[in-house]
Amino acid sequence: MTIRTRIAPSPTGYMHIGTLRTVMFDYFLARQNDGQFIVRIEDTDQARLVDGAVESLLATFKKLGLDYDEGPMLHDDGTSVEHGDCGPYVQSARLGMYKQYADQLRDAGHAYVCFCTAERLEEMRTAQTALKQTPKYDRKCLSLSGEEISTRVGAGERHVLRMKMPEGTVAFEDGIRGRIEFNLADIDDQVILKSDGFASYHLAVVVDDHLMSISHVLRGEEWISSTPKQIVLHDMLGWTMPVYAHVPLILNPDKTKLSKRKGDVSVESYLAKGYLPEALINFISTLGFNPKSDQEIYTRDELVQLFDLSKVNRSGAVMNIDKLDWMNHHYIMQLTEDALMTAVEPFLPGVDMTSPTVRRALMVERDRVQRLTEFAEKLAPYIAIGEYDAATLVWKKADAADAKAQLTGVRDALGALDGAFGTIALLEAAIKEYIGTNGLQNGNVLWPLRVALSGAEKSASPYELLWALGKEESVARIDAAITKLA
RNA sequence: GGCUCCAUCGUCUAAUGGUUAGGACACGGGCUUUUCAAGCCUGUAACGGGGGUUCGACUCCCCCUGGAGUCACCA
Repeated sequence: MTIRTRIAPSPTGYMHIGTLRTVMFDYFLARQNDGQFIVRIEDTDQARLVDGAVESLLATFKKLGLDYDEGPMLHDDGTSVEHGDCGPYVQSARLGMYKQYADQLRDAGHAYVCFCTAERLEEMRTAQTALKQTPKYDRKCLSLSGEEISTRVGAGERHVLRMKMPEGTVAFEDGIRGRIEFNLADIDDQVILKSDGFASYHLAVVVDDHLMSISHVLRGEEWISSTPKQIVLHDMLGWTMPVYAHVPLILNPDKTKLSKRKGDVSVESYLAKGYLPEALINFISTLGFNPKSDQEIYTRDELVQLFDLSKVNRSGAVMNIDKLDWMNHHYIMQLTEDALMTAVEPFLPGVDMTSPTVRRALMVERDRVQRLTEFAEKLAPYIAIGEYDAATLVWKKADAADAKAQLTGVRDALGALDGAFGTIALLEAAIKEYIGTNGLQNGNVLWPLRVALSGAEKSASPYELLWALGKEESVARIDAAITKLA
């Protein structure tokens, strides 16, 4: 069997972090089996349409470097063009198909026209809830005669099409959870065609999954209870259903379903906060999935090899942001110099990325950074040293006179050095030698030197600072410090 | 409330009948050290409860408890 997976987000203008995880699982499954990964846009809710949302969604796939085989793809000019033989891949362009199957269901007696108004339905539900009953359509319109229906429809009365839920039970083998069974008596007669002519999610998804030959439907756990509705629809249409696998929820720290209100839910916001795509993908892919080893860092290819639906956990997972930070730091340290520059550039508007000092400073400071956004602050003292108190220059075990003497001494020593500025190690060796020959303690020299170069109580080491700043600027800063102490 | 899913350190997880219940993040201590990080070493910390099955249960079954999801002309 060819594996064909699909992700079908509704275009709300951003990609939910939970969607990203499902995307990754779909991606792993498809790539591992030489199958196809399809992106389909589910925009049947006209009320929730957001301008440019599809493009922004597709742009996120691009930013993450996630390729898919079929679906609308973003071009450089900002427009999207569909690829694949099962199009269109946007549901609002497939209305005719849904209508055709809706008619088929109605003709076969599997669906019926309903004229009930929103008001009546609401009253009915309120009454049922008051009686502690499960809200469910009372099938008032099921008994309407054929003539009455055509008369009222002919008169233009607003109506929907509901599927007539059969009796009995329905069960399916969840790819992650195993067998799940439902009693159809508990399930409402779902609206499959809305009064605006659009198909509801249930019909659209069943038709699309069938027509697009989807073999595996991975989606969030919140969809479990709607699965029987779709299975019944598949049966009514005489189609075989795909494998359904319900992925556990991503949770807020209080264990409820991750919500906007309690934290960041969009992939874009994580990217904007300075998380690297690789880190985010590694983190989210191993949340609820573990290849059964102690390894924490996985490349995308490793995950493609190791992914196994049956090893996906069944319980929800709280996002451990501290761990994401740790992982992001790891990936930042892993970057080549050029890759680091490219990654941080968007976070450093107005900074000259070709400046040797900037490049070196970024290589030095990456050690102290967990998110890309933190670089701006770390970089500032390299570009221009801030105001600082002369007292800061004095090491706790020494005095101002000593600080001045040592700064003067190192400055002179530095004056003789040229080649040493090539690497941090050479600078360290030179400074250490100076300290050694003069019989000094490290702190006597290193503390004032570091403060003179950084202007701060806390900073990178003086060797790193010297290397990043270069000889000329370093000497200038030391001279300025000496003047301060005068 | 009905239906459904779930249940190992604070969090993410490993263990698929026999382990001193392992790892990671976070936290504590130590080493290194001019400061801050990083790094290295190390410590605290978990099987929700009760019944079974079994020579033996974190692992299998049942019940309870707890948590979550879902019950729309939203997906």
